Amino acid sequence: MVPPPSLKKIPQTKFTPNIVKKGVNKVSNGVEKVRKERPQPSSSPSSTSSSSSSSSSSKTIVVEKKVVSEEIIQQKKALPVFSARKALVENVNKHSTVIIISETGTGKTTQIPQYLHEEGYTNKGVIAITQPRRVAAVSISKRVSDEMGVELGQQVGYSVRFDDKSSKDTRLKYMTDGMLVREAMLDASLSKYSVIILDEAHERTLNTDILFGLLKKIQKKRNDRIKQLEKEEQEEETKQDPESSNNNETTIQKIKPKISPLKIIIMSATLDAELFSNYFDNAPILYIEGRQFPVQIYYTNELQKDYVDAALVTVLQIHLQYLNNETIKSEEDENGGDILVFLTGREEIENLEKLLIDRIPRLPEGCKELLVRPIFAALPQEQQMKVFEKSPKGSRKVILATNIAETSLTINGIRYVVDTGVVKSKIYNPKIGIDSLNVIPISKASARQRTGRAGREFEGKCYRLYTQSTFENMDDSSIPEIKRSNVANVILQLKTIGVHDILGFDFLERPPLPTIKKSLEQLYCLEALTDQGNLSELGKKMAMFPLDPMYSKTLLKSVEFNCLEEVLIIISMLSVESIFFIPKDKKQEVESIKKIFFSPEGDHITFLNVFREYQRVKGSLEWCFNHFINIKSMTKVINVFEQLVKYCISIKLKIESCENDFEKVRKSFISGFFMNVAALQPDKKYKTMVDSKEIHIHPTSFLFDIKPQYILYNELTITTKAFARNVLPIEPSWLPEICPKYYGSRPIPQDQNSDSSLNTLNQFTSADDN
DNA sequence: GAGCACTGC
Repeated sequence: MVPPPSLKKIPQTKFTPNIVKKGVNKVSNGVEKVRKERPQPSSSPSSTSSSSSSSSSSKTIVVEKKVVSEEIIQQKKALPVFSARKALVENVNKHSTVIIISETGTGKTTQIPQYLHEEGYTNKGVIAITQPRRVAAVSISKRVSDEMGVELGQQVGYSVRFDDKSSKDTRLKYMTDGMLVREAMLDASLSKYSVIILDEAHERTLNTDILFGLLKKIQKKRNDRIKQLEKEEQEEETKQDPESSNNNETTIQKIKPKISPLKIIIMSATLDAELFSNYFDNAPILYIEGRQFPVQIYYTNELQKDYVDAALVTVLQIHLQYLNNETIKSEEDENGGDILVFLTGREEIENLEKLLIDRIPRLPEGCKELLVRPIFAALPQEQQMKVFEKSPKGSRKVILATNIAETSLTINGIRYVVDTGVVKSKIYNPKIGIDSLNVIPISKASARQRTGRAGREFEGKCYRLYTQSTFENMDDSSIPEIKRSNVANVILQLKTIGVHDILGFDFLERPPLPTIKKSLEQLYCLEALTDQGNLSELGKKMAMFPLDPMYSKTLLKSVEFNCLEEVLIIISMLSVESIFFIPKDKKQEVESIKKIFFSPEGDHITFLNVFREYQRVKGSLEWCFNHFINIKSMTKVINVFEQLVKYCISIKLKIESCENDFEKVRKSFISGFFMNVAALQPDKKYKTMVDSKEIHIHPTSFLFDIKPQYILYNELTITTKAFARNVLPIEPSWLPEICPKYYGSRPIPQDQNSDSSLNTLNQFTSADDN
């Protein structure tokens, strides 16, 4: 028997199990008392239906074609949210906005829309429920349509990109938050909706944050309009002959507005309740208790310098406990005892995987078999599926995951969570206009979310590989996306919706001022905005496309170069990451495969070659497999391509091919990416032509060894150095030719960062400030 | 000679 590897003791510092809220008094029916109460101007939907008591509700469930099984009816009643129904409905009737705080597993997302439907809210419009992720929108709507016994796509539907299962009859519409933003671009008042529920609001996705501002504005506008119409009615009434009351009624009926108030419901996990409530004029906060099993939390005594090593030790320690602890043994034998480890990225995951596999042969006898299962987004689907396979008896899975396992997917059978306390996060730096990807500490909210992954089915344990004081010093919640992203696209969307004064827009939390300015500048340079800061004709068209502004500009300008077809393909290819999945041990093979597609005219043309070949073999799975092509990525490319083609046709763009005259393609990209150009220096480094910053071609680029004199790149990411990704060679003379406004007739700037257009820009942004 | 976390339209 081999003794266990030298395990560092992880001190068994017990922490209050489970997620505990402070300062709230739970009410026995499962809802916690409404903390704040303040009647709001808007009224309940229709006085007749809203006053109906909740007990009459069960009748309406079976109205539709299919019969709802007794089982489903019982399941619905057993959900924690069920006992909260009355209080929920009353609050929604009384207030224009309600904040609902709930842990996982209360059934809020499936049930609350049904309650509101049964209470008559769908008589006046559609109830939208937004989700940050597509899969959630689709799967929840399926469940709800089953519960209501209706065909999916009829009364209950969903709407996500590339897939819309909703119809004129749809009353409950589950959709991604991004889809609702898109709808707002077509109908700025979202007039078909009577209730909009922002679910998972605590995640603070870019789109949810845009919706916060939009919905608040729309709600106010609708209420003002209603008040105004009521006032007009009253005036009308007093003018009328008081005796002819019949007549009077019909007149009012006629001018009665079709407009109805908008109810907003924010659903979130605990932490940001106050922020939301304050933003919505002290909207009431309701708490629904969840059903989470307790999770014991352990901290380390001291800081762990090497958290991958600490994770290794902890996993083995957990694994060996099984041998000497009868309680643990019987618990695990009954329910399972899989381990979930949170790491930051592929590299760490593969390192730890190797370390674990090396140790497995040396584990003592009597140990369960240890199955190592990596998962991260870029891993091909087939391999991802392995984490969901149930561990065979006498074995245990160790899942090594990125943040993908924090919210995006749920794995059953997890008893132990090992949390390294770090995450990779993309942050935009407006000063240099570049994203950087950094490993940073997670927030308390994130730590709790990770912990919760161990208590979904039974009691669990969470090993935090950091000290308790480290935890206490973490931020309460992660920095929302809107505060760490380039907002050029957000601005384009808002302007399309009619929000012209971006700085004056009532954001829940505003993006940093330098970011707003930089993004406005960028849009101005792209000619999406006029000198006055309004959307130009080009800008209006750009906003229509589900692309970042530089890409939509490229796409629209490629029409003039008669190569829209190629540009559409290339942009579709660039819209997904990792076309190639390169297994760790097959680098050499992959390099030779890549050469088949290589074009000296740049990565873009190389991707075009991949796409053409994929088309030629009709997407053959075998071909993909043999060429290390990620099938899921290519499927998405085709979807994006088809969607873009549809948009192009709708605005009557001429889709032409340039055959093999790729110079046209390269010139098209200049019209969108003229600011992303660099020149080779004698020392073999590149300097950006706009501000003389040192950059390097990323080694994954096909041009890494070739080093053309002048390059254009799609993105720059800072990791160890500033790396340009997706590179194509250009001629410097093309710059003034294609962008006379930006480069003018003066020589290409090489060494100074002055730029005449920036003066205009400063005036322009300060003009917008007012 | 480096290494992209995760979503969404």
